[in-house]
Amino acid sequence: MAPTMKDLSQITGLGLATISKYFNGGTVREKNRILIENAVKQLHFVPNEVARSLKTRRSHVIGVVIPELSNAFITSIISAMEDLLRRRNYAVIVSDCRSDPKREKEAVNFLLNRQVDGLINMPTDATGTHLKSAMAAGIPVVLVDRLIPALDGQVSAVVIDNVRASEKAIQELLNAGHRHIGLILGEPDLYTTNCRLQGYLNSLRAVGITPSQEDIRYANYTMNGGYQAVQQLMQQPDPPTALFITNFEMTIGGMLALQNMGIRVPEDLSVIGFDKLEMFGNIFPHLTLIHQPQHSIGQECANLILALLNEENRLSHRTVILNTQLTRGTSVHPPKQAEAGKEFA
Amino acid sequence: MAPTMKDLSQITGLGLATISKYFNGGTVREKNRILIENAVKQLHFVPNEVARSLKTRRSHVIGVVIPELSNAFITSIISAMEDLLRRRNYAVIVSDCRSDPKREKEAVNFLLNRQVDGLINMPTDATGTHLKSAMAAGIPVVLVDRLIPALDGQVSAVVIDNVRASEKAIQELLNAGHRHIGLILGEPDLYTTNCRLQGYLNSLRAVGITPSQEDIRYANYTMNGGYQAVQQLMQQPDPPTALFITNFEMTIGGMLALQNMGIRVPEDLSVIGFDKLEMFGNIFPHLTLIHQPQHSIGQECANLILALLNEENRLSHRTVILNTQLTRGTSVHPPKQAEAGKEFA
DNA sequence: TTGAAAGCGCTAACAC
DNA sequence: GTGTTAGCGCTTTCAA
Repeated sequence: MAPTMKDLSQITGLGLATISKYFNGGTVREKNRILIENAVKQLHFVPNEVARSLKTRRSHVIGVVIPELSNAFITSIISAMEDLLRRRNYAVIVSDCRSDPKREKEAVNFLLNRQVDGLINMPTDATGTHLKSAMAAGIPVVLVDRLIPALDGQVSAVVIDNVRASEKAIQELLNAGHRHIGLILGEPDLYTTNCRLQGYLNSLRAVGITPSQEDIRYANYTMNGGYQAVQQLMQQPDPPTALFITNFEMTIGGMLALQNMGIRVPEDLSVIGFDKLEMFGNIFPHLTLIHQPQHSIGQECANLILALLNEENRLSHRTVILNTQLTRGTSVHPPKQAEAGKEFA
Repeated sequence: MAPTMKDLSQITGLGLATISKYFNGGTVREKNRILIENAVKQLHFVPNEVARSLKTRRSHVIGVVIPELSNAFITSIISAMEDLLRRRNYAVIVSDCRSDPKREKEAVNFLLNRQVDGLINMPTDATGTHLKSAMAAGIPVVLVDRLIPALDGQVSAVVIDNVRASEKAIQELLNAGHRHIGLILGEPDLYTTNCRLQGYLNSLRAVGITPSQEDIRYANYTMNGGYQAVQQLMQQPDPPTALFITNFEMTIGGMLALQNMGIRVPEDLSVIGFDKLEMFGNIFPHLTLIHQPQHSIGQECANLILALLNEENRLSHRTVILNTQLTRGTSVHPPKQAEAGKEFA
């Protein structure tokens, strides 16, 4: 049997309230503090969080519902937020719903049963119905990476400026002289996919280019998807001279496809990739890329939910928008035609 | 305020005990069952798991402590085990200790405070001291992927037969006629590293080959590590004619290195890779590889801990050893010399 | 089959 | 600063 405060109380001769106060940061007379600390050591006492939760009506658990655990972007966000939450003595229960809305709803309800104090969700169900029960229960919800328009103002969120990210990448390619730019996107209709497409269109239209449907390929944010999409894109009769690939896994897959096809970067094709700087290391040493601040995303989520938990008015929801960074490598060159043109200049 | 059983009791006019029994699978008179079910719907009642835990002394939470969350092998194991555990109404708290023994110990203690019912651990600290407190508290521990010799017989475990896996791979290469085989390992002194090295040595020594230190490279189970290690290995004056790479990330990194160096597989070099069949998809279509049953590993862990929880004698620990599979692609050819030899045959 | 009542380990009034 | 006490929501004897 694990020791309880009652045991401490007996050993020290102090009342339960004093013991409790000691553990909750209250002021306790010096000699009693020592008394308690000795007893704690002697019994190897640790407070029972379950009992504490029952009393305080705070489980100190945050539920996290994500579409997929096998995704580097997601896991690095989770690591960062878990870190911060744990430092505040919050535990995190992660639930991978395999991008299945039914499972997502089950996960939310499961977590609600466990009396989680808050919910962080990278939503699969773009309608947001799975979150109704959480909102009805009055527990704070923070969306990550993807917004749900229908829930606007009713939940908080942490996202990156996807439109801007895409605009920046395309502008970089335009500046290098490219006029024919391919785009590799994730699943159609996903929030991030739409935003990144929008940014692409914005930048191109700003300079009067109407992209062809052929140059926009939807993959599924996997390595394999990126491989296929890039391969098909580059096999078309008039392939683009530059490429923007919009997530980490697809970037790896895409680079592999290019290597297999004997297309050199940047000599034959300029490429801007996505994410995960560290892992790239010396593998694609000179890849220019758009980098999402996963670490900050995770931390912002954690901070946001903690703030929400400490507020009287839990309806004061807010959306945090983080910026991406463009890190220049040497994978963007002027297109061949442009270089040829220069010779005649 | 969330509704409680007391509320149900009032609405239905039944006693608390009856309500409780209903929720715990006891027999309740038909008309009372209906009465309860109506009240449940009306109030949107869900049982409070925290209160239940306090009473039953079972939190229905399993703690999982892993070295790294950004690792595909680990996340797929976790997904599988979470799936199974959740179906049994167990929640999973995952704790990523960043391969830091200090953090690992903290994680274990944190989870103990939360009164987890059991612990699943892919250990970072090879001495196992971080688990002493869990064992002292009498909660079952299941190790995954890595054994801790010092804890032999005191904890359960699920591992793959790493020695055999490596033996199989090397035999495959030997059978193809290779006599000079390179090996890319993880961090030195890691359980899996040692086992995989052992298998390599076993197979080679069985045919009288003493491998050179030059042909055995230690990386750190990352893509970048694999890239570097393969590059260095292949740049040496007398590079091997075949290669066994012992994890997923390093296999990708290694393949990229080979492509960058212009070394063709299998024409110039035979390669056997590791893991993650699905993701490879058409990227390395013909790679022969050793495949760990991540899904089964996760499930076995879950089953094992559930079994342990239901046993009187929690000391009846056992180790489950799973086998790997060799799936043949076309990345293994006879070495060039051998082929040259054939011409003269 | 059902109900009354005790109590899991803790916190938070409240009185001292 | 400290002790007494009630009670969080549930399960589980025990008696009816």
